[in-house]
Amino acid sequence: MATKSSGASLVDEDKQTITTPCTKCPIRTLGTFREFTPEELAFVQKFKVGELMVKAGSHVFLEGHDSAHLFSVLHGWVLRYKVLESGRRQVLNFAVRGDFLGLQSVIFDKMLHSAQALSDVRLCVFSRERVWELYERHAGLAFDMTWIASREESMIADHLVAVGQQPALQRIAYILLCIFDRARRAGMLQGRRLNIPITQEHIADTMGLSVVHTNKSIRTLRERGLIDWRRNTLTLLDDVKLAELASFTSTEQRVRPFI
Amino acid sequence: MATKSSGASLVDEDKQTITTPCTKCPIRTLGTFREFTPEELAFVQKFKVGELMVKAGSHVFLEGHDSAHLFSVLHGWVLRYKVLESGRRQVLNFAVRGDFLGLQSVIFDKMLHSAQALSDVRLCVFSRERVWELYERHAGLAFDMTWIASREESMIADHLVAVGQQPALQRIAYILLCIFDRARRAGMLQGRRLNIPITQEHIADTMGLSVVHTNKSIRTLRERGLIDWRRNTLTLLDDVKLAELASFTSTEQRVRPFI
DNA sequence: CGTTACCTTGAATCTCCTCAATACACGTGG
DNA sequence: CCACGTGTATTGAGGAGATTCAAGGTAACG
Repeated sequence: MATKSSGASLVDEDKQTITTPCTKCPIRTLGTFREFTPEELAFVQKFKVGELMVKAGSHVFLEGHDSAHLFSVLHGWVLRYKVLESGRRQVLNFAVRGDFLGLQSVIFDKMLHSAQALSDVRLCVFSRERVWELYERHAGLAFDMTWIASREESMIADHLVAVGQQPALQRIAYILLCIFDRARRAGMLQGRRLNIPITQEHIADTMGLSVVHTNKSIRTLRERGLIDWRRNTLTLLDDVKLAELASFTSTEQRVRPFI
Repeated sequence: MATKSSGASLVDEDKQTITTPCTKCPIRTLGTFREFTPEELAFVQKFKVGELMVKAGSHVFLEGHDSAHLFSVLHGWVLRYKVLESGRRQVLNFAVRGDFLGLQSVIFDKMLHSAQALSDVRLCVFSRERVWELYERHAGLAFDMTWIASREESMIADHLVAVGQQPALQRIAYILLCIFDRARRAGMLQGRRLNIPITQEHIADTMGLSVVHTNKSIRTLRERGLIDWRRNTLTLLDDVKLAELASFTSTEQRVRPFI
């Protein structure tokens, strides 16, 4: 099955860990989600099929395939991307704890992009079959689904603006701030330091640049004392100057409650 | 009010024309929408506030403002775009008959992009206040809202791939095919010829290129006999070669029923 | 008949890309 | 413990592709 690449396993089936009940869902404590009504919470619990572990490098789903499930990220980093016939890859964005994956499969029957685990990832798995029930019985959750889709659109639109209209240095500044912003919301930030499984090649493929030029731009940012990036640790040294450079506006304001 | 720039007027208020009843909505005959149930049709009729005429060059709504209404395009071309502090503009896409505008205002309370009429435009206007009723009482329409948002996301993602990963000539080929594709679905195509109010500058701002280089790329496409573009008439001379160049896959398959 | 908006073309320049070589960290097996 | 392979980061050099500047050209409009 497309959703079960090598490295993926349903945790509750394997009895490796106990599936978290939705009432104690760790991502609901992030403070970025709205409160569910008891009825909604009960439904979400039914909606949830289990949890899925995906090893770093494995895929959650592939472009062109249908996915039997919907996912939300409980832990780890996931890469959403598309590939061209030429072999070139465009990264759409990086999903972290609290982000939703696979909504497109509900809408279009098949995924229009791929999702790959960058680190070991833990996912919450929802039943695609029950989606209709969600729309029929829980207007609030139905609205949340639209909210998720609309937020994804606005994020990708922001990327398009950066890629289409900004020179390399500004693009890099923009995407790094994006990553910091998402990590902050997901509670993955340790002060100004962030541990990421993201490579410079990922950044290059996100912003439509070559690896070489990406590397040189990052070096410039480092030399200017705006960031530091060694091994897997990215440090934000001057958020003001970086934001100034990127003309970046946080998506924080767009954070609204959902599953 | 932000939604009423100069040039905009509510047709039914002005008694200039009779507002079309939803039962006889012209865009429902396009063959690309699903059938409504009688209940849905009755609700949509209530949901519809009236019709709005917007003169070429005027705005439907502006980035940063809230919009009291939702719109669907009945006639004409609408440009969706964002601007940077630097003054540079990124066009998100071109909306035609059947396309929905302003969904973001429901989700985020304010628009994250602007919408400008490229030609004289006729819009169907919906009540933002009734959206909640839509979600509570009409699961099918609620699903359609998610569908609309998700389709917009996938379209913008496709643009991002083209802008991020393709050289100029391929980008131009891609966007022209996109425009033809949308025009075809909207029934605006006369054989292989299409009348568009789009300028080369619009194309440039869509694909992240300068006007000069856009012009040269278009000339190349013309010299190769793939297209012709004179005055406001764009002609598709060799769709196969153009699609080959753009590695374009039609979004036709993604067309599903909605308001 | 002048103004405006858009298209066209050439020339100089610069950003970014490709190629190529090296460096470094890490894991693996001998 | 070291040799080796792999994946990632780094750096230099040369060139392609896109940008900017600048100057016309054409059609539409009042």
